Amino acid sequence: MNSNSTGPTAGASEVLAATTDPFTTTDASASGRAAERAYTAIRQQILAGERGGGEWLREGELGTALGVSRTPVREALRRLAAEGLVSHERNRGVRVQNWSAHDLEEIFSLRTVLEPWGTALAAERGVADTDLLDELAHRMDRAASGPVPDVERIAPLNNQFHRHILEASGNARLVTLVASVVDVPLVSRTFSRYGPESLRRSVAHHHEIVNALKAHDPIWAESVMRSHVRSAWAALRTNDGDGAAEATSADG
Amino acid sequence: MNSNSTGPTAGASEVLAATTDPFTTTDASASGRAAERAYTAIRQQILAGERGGGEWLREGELGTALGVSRTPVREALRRLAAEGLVSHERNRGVRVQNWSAHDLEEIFSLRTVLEPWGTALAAERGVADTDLLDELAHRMDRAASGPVPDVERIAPLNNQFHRHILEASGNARLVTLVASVVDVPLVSRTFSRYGPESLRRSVAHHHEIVNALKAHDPIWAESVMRSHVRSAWAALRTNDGDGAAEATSADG
DNA sequence: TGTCTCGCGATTGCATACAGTTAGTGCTTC
DNA sequence: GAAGCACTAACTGTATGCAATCGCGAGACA
Repeated sequence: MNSNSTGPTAGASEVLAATTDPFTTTDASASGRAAERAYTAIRQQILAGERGGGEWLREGELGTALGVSRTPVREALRRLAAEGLVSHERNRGVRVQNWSAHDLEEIFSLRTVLEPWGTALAAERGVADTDLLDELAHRMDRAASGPVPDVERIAPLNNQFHRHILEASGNARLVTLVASVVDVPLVSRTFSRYGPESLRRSVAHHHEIVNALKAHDPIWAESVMRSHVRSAWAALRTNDGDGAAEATSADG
Repeated sequence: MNSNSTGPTAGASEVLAATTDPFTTTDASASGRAAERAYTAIRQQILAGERGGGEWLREGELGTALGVSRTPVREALRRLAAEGLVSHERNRGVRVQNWSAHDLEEIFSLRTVLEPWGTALAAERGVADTDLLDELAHRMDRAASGPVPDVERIAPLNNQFHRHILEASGNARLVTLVASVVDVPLVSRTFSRYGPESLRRSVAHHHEIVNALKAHDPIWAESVMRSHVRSAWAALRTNDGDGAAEATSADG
């Protein structure tokens, strides 16, 4: 699942964990903690689309599948509910959240506001690791330049790219807030809906953002990031058209 | 301390809970739900400052105090941890989060971005209940115009005011996000720092916001709200009351 | 006297048993 | 045959018991 094909730099699994899992603080401790394991596993199933929208998540079933009791499963489900990935109905259970076109609108509206702002802050402060961002942008280049773009490899790189910029804004809450709205199945696999043209433009944006950060130009950085987010939104809408309304994570 | 959750300030806490808690749906159903009661009670204690920063919250102790077992207490603590009110240390317990000036800066920076934006959206859509907002603003008038301003009464009104505007923006996630960052003790317990003059100025802001909403003028509405938030922030930083009474309890 | 180690108390993490609630199903009755 | 009702099964909510872990202090040894 985790593409281990990366070179001598940071391990791919580490990148993936850091980018897709903003709430878990520990990385390797998941082996011994039942609640942590349950959380990671269920979350992964939802984000991967293995659990369709509206599907009931039974505590007992999940527990036996994971080899733990209901208690840690309950804890995991409550965490997922707090993140908005599942909805909890009293005395009835937990079901995977459904995502509609309106949800996408809410999410990208917020990103249009928050991410450019955070990028401007990062450009002002000038503490972003532009070498790392350059490296990430180039790796996305390579992943996108092949005959068939490797979206599975681009996604975690893109996550890390955006996350690092927000972290460089100096506002830790901003990172959490954006992560909480972005970590949904439809957004997680934005790149799978990109056409080749959109994909190339997206990766080009990354390079321009890095340049703006290097220039310590907050207005430039903010503008590019805003274009970046809006173009992603447009790509999602055009690719899926009006049919996005019922496009839950169940598409595969 | 009090096994009975309702105390002499039951009325105020009820309003506060209703306005600051985006997750609880009903109020009367709490009687039969131990986890909900535990969550509300512990949260209230933290926001009221009865639990100091860094203080350990023991599951057993809280359970006996509330007349429930550890299980619902654990669930409540996990919810509070997800909201950031407490921090959870593995195998050691849960302690109340500490808040610094930097936290305050992060919060008000985010509010400066998010609340004006939501207000502009609300002005565009024009679905805000301006009658209700007028009513709330006038009630805040009366509560602030007395010889000694009743900040305890203004707080929930202010919460409802801000929350309703954000709800009228049409972006449900915006409401949740703002509530999640604003619901902290540091913001909640800053009443006493504001003099009567500041309170009246803040109330004046409210009236102007309502007027901008009535006029369906998003730019006006956004501007006033931004001034509103910024003045509150300035007042908090200077700590001499020359701002507004904005920084009341958590608005949502 | 200082430091290291072992053991104990306290607390959390997890499992399991029990109670309460909900939805569905089949029977009864009109 | 249809509608209403009671019963049942499944699942969640809560309580409790047990194991694992951590911190701290007492005691031993240098």
